[in-house]
Amino acid sequence: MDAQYKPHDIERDAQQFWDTHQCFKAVEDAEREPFYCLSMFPYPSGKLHMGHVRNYTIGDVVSRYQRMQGKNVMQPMGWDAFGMPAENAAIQNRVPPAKWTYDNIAYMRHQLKALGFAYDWSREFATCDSSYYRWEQWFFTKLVDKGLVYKKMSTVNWDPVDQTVLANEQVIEGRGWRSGALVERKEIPLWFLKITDYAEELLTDLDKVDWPEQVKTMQRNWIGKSYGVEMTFDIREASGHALTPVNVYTTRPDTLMGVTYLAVAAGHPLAKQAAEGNVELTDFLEECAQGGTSEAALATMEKKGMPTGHVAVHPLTGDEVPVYVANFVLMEYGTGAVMAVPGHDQRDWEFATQYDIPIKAVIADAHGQAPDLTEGAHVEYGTLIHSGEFDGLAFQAAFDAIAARLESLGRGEVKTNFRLRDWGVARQRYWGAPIPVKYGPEGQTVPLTDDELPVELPMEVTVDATGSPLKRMPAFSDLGDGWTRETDTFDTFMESSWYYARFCCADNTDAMLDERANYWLPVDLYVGGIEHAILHLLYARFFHKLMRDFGLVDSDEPFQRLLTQGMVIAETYYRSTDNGGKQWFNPADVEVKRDDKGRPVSAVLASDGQPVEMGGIEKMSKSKNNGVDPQSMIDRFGADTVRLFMMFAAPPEQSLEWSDSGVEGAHRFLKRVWRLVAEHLEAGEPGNLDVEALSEPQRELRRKTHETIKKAGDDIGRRTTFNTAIASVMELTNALGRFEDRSPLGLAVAREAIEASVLLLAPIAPHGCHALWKALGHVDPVIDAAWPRVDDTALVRDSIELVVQVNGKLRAHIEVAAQADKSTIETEALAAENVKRHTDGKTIRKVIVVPGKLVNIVVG
RNA sequence: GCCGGCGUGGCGGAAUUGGUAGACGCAGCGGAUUCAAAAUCCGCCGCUGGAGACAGUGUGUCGGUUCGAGUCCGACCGCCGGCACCA
Repeated sequence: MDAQYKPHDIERDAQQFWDTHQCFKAVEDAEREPFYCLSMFPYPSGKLHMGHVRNYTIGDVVSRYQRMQGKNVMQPMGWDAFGMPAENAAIQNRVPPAKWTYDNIAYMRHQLKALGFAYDWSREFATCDSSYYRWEQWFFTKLVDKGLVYKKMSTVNWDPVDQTVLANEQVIEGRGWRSGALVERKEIPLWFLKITDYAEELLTDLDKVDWPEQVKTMQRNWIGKSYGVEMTFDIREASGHALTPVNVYTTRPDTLMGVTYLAVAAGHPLAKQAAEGNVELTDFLEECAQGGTSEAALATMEKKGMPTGHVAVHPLTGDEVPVYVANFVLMEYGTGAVMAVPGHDQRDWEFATQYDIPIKAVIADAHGQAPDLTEGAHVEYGTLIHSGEFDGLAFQAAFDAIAARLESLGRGEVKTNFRLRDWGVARQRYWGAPIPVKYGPEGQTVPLTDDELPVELPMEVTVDATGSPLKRMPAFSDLGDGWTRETDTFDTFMESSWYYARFCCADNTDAMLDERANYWLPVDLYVGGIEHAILHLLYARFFHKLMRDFGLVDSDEPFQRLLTQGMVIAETYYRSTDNGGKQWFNPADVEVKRDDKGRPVSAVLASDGQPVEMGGIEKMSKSKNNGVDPQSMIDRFGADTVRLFMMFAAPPEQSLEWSDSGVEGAHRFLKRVWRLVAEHLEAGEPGNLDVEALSEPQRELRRKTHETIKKAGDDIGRRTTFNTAIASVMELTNALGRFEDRSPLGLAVAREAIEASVLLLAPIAPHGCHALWKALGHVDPVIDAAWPRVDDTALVRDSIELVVQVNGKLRAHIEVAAQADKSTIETEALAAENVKRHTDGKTIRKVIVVPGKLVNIVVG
């Protein structure tokens, strides 16, 4: 073999081999256990970024590992191709979104291939292919038939200058990102899917999947099941004239006697009614209609309100309390009205304090006293006070008693509520899948029939900042005879909610899915960014259940195991510009100066030698210009080095800091492994591995080999901590480097260690290991080799080292026979020189022996 | 604001079930090799004191539980992700 490690030749040869032999084409085989490994497919934004490289390397390592475990592995790849950036690029560069998207796909596919990922490319598709989205349209019409789809008024961000709907991302501090105009909230009719029908199952089925606990917790909280009471307050004008009663929902009916006002949303019918002829209130409602619609924007804005002049009648006491309009109550959430208990809810307390509304204590503090409400609300549960007949009851008893009373009066009922809201799937955009509905001359709304599908998106369009061109294309929207087509398109979450299933049978032109889906599904391991923990993963779970209830799949959940990977981050560098802005420089163009400890102290721009500021370590992004192009790294070091560095620098779930010298270290390691194999092959033929005849150093290396197989296998297979797996192989190769025994038996032990190293690294650095495996004389490729097995007899030790602590402080190390009993260990521990020094003249109160680990001597 | 995380040497990280803090790598320092350099190999490397043996100290801050805490509990600080039209 070539003594030089030449990654580019090696990688080209290995990729050619895999390609020619179609090694990664997945074929359904009922006799073999399937393993479906899926990484979240990319949005084709232009080039791969390091986050993609990390994501796909993790998926590839697991795929190749599972293949070596004998599984029938399927690892597909495709493109989440609809979305806003294509429209933005179209506005900027006058390129049709379709051309921009497909060009990007071609480039990124080439990059993925250069990284050597074991994908079955025959299953590839882009979600903007009509052969894909046609089935989504078809399925939507079936959901309409089942009553799982409806249309209702909903609030969107409206840019009054560009006359277009804005995404939340396009609203910057309450203004449109392009026009700078103050964004208004506007109500328009939109299509919704009834995800709330599945709220209970989406909650309980979380118990069935092997996901990180924090992701499950986030989903549980998002679904937000609560028990409470929905009740009715009668409403009167100041004149005493009765108006339509208002419903409110509360999880704290125990605080009902502490209600001192009601607050309704600006969009509530009562607010609109009250504003008639009230200029001040009308102005306020208009003010409330400004700003973004995101929950973060609503929750952080200044809380404001105004009295309607109406009063609400307390359902139990008959007392009258004022009704306010408040900007933080939204029509979309619950009933659009809330009962306020400022004594026991912090937000209500702040509002009441601001507007001089009475604050009433009705829950006692921990000492049974009326709580001090001068500094804030008392929100803990407790015994009721100042609540008449309910005084003295604890939370649950009070909840039940008050709910029963309301029920008997016909004023309320116990209700389970979900925070989860139905899924608005309509977008007023061009680059998406058309919603397959038409409208008739008499106002009919009709889903398209099977023979009217697919509705193809016109590809030749001019996109500008003023909204979807579909709305200005009669050729698309006008169906004749007074019939028009829906011009809204689907939320792109629709496409990403079922692509994993379509990969199982992407070539089927007659059906959305077929029986092959049930062979592969559920996905055994799904890898992707933690930022998708709620929305994408929840919608996909919902869609899976919809498909199940339609008989398309027979599993309950789409993704059995989930691995959420962290971000890729890097140092940022900038110079302040004259206009107060910042100019960001790419780390590749900056030279960092360090002090004698190696700490970075300053940096200069390579091109002009002038200083730049260090802006801290942040997520790689275009805006901060701190992205490292994977392509330049592949060109310099080869794909294996990039893959190895990505897997070694941090465990997959943590953020990963890019480091040029770390990449060089990874490259050094690969060169070192290459050289070890070359030198080993030079040294001659190994003899028989006679384990009975081993010398002590030979036994030691063999123990290290099998300890490494055990550790690396567990790290990759169970823990998915690839960084520690690599570290353990590095330890083994370090031991191999020190092992200079060239006898036939010594070479046999070295051969076992070398083959183990190559096999353990094969999923991570597959190209180099492909070549090394061949050089070691194997005919079959390393991708088809079996994962190495641990020989437990090789792990046995005669003696072990224990540490001895005195009062928990480390004082000595002792060597004892592996089978030594407790009293022998105690005697040895007490006899150690340094231990005696710390125990002399003191009373030994206790000796704790942790087998195989340590001895702790407690003295007083 | 709400929900979920994270915080360990100069740096990335390791410590898997409460049991030796700092594996492995990077950077740095010293040495070998070389005409020289690169590459490679060997050694040192948390902080303070000490020639050393060793001692003290140390996992964001403060407090607690325990024979023993990076790990468990409470409070706080800082940073990150999500918040329903970014994907």
